[in-house]
Amino acid sequence: MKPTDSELEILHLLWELGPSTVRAVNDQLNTRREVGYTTTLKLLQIMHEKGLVSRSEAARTHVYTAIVDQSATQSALLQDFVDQTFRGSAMKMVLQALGDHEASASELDEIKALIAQIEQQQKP
Amino acid sequence: MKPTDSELEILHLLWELGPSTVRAVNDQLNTRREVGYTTTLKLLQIMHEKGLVSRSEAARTHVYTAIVDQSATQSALLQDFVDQTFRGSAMKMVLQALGDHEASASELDEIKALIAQIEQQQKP
DNA sequence: AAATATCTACGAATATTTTCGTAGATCAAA
DNA sequence: TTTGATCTACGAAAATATTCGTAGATATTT
Repeated sequence: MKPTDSELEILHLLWELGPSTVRAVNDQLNTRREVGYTTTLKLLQIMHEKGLVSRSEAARTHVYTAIVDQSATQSALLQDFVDQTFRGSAMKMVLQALGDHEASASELDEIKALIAQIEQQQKP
Repeated sequence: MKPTDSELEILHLLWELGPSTVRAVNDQLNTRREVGYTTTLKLLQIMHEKGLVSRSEAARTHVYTAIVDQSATQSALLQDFVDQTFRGSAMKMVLQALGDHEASASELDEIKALIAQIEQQQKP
């Protein structure tokens, strides 16, 4: 299931931190903005219901773990975003992104390599 | 101001159709999904308040026109999306998009040309 | 001219997401 | 062992977005 914005923010933390308690997630969140403890708790409970995270209830203090894959989640969200904002044209979006953002030489190299690889597959 | 999802859907129609009546927008929307006339009217009114569209009240039937630029709007939404979903890494997103989506040879050429242009600016 | 259709304005019902307060259980400290 | 801190569960308030119904004005048709 697709995460909401707040859920995605928490997923990023879990992807980065690995299995974490509510307290740990909430502390991390609070480095960015003020969020009540029970707010974070509730979100993690909802995410658990949705199957976005698993939780260990072995101890009183539960430990939550992201069980959706980062890349897969990002891909799904990207697909929706492209449909919604660029009417399905991923390449338009890519061009816009390349035009808007600073890209380092190495990043450009990486993109060129990927393009070369795609072209290789297209006409061999 | 940033459009919501529904507002964006309408903006796309206005960008495509040019100045349009509520009826015209609603008809177009209804080719995709069922939407009540007053729903579309209300949305256009809200968008007018927000400054996303202008309207001519010369005749009884008002005519709405998008006054936010398509590319600028897409860029702003893209920025938010990248921040939210790829933690600010536009290039990660580009790589993901290139990997996920089919790209025609001409599209890849276009991207390569843009990259070449960026590189030109980087080290002259 | 009367009946019908179309339009705007606007309040409010729905739906969704986010946030928090309170209660009760468990643990730690005094 | 009593007090205070921390935890979960859960309902519900708050915020936001979407949808629609109704009323009143104007136009169109019969």
